[in-house]
Order: sequence, then structure tokens, then C-alpha cells
Amino acid sequence: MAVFQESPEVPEILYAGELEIRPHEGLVLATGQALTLSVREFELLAAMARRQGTIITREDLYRTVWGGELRHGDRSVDVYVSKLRNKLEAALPDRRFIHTHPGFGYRFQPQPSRNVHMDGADG
Amino acid sequence: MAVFQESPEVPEILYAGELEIRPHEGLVLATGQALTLSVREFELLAAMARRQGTIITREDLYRTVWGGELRHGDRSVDVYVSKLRNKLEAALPDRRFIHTHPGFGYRFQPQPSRNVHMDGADG
DNA sequence: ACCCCGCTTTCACGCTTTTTTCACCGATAG
DNA sequence: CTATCGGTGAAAAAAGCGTGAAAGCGGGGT
Repeated sequence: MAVFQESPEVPEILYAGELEIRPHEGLVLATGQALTLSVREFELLAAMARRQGTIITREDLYRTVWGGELRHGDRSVDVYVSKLRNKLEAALPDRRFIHTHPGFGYRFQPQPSRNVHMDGADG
Repeated sequence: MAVFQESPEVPEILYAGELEIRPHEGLVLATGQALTLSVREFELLAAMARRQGTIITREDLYRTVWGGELRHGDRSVDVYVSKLRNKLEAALPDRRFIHTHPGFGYRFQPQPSRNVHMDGADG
């Protein structure tokens, strides 16, 4: 949707854990390996990665990735979050990126390690 | 467009897997064996090889190889990618170079090995 | 001029992948 | 228990892609 940058001189690159996201190219590298994401999956990932660490509502994500308003009952965002989680987990099994905040939305953030014993935000 | 090199002193040579591409000569060697490519096929290969590892859109490829803008509905790029794949596969059966990223474009990169079981950026 | 041949362009059909939509199910809160 | 929320498999619809083949275009030889 929104294209913030078209200059090949300063390509935007997002990093998150061992992920490298190149928005202007539609490319995602997981530890150097290229992932194959669909357009929606990719846009969703990029949208979340741009706001790492913050909780983003479904309405917000829908507006950014799909454009237009999220209609009541539309589960598109959930469905794609699920797809994305699968692909990310397939590529990086011991790393979690997308965290659910029931009633609020999702938060994208590479899980620091594998020992979360009292987080509460998503355990 | 941008010609970085015309000097015969420093001939550009591109490498990709067991491919050796000599743009100024119009020659491609696969494990030493010369391939017979048409002009379009060759230019397309060179264009992709120059940007190995990145996803290149059809529009971009068309501009580079054919010149001018890709008209809506024009499948030229797809057709030549297909031709190219055939010839490359004939020469190097157990190696894949051109990967499709649906909705984005193509990525040229010698398939590392055949033991990546995750999602498979291509199969 | 005419024919042959290889390269390029265009067309169309069918398969694959993606996107959308629906439904069921477990979990959570009141 | 009932209502709500979120995860996800799967069906349906749409979009994207691979490719054989026909058509268009020169160039060379006879």
C-alpha cells in the first residue's frame, strides 16, 4: 500500500532477530535464507516489523495492509497472522515473533530467549 | 542504461554455481561447456545474474532486457524465464537457478543444496 | 523472388498458489 | 452456562504462472 520509499539509493531494511526484511524488494531472509512469503504475508510482516515492540490493533493492521476499514467479523488478519507464524516457525523453530494481546491486538517482537516464566503478556 | 564497464581490460564475468557468464562476449559456460542462448535469453540471464539473491520484478526485467515499459498482459518475461529454465536444466539437471516469488517476481540464485526442508523458498 | 529457419511475440489453456470466507473448537470472562 | 475472542483447517473464489503452439519477422541461400 503506502510506499514510503522508492529510492534504490537508501533501501529500507528492517531487522528483527535473525530476520532481515527488504520492503522494496519483497524479500525476507531468515539467517540468510530467502523465505517465500505471499504478498499479504509479506506486507503484514513488514507492517508489524516497522512497529516492533508495540501492540498493533487488527483495525490498524487491516488498514495498513489491506487498505480500507476492517469489517465487523472479518478474520483476515487472524488468518494471516496464523500463516505467518507457521512460516516463521518453520524457518526459525526456536524463536517467537508474533505475540497475541487478547482484546488489544498483536505485538511483533523477537522473543529474547526460550525461558519466559513470568511474562504474562502472552505466556 | 548505466554501463559500468566497457573496457576490454577488465571484462565483466559473472559467476553463479557452475555457471560462468561473460556479458561482453555473449558467452555462458556451464561447467566449462558453452551454452547456446538466444540474445534475449542471454540478456535475461545476465540481468538476473547481476542481481543474484534479490527479487526482481517483471517490470524491472522488462525494462532492463527489452527496454521500455512492460505493458499490462505482456507475458514475454515469463516465456523467456521458461526457455531459460529449460536450457539451464538441460545443462545442469540438479541445480535450480530461477525461483518464482508469486506476486513479486523472480529471484536468481543457485540452489544451495537439496536438504532445506523448512518451507522451501521454492520447492 | 521464394523458401527455410531460427528468434521473438502473442495467445490461450490449465494448473498452482494466493486470498477470501466460513465454520468449528478450545480458552477465557462474567 | 453463555457470550466473546482467537487459532486454524478447509472450501470457494480469484489471481498468478508455466508453457505449447501459432503467428510475425528478418536474414541467408538458391
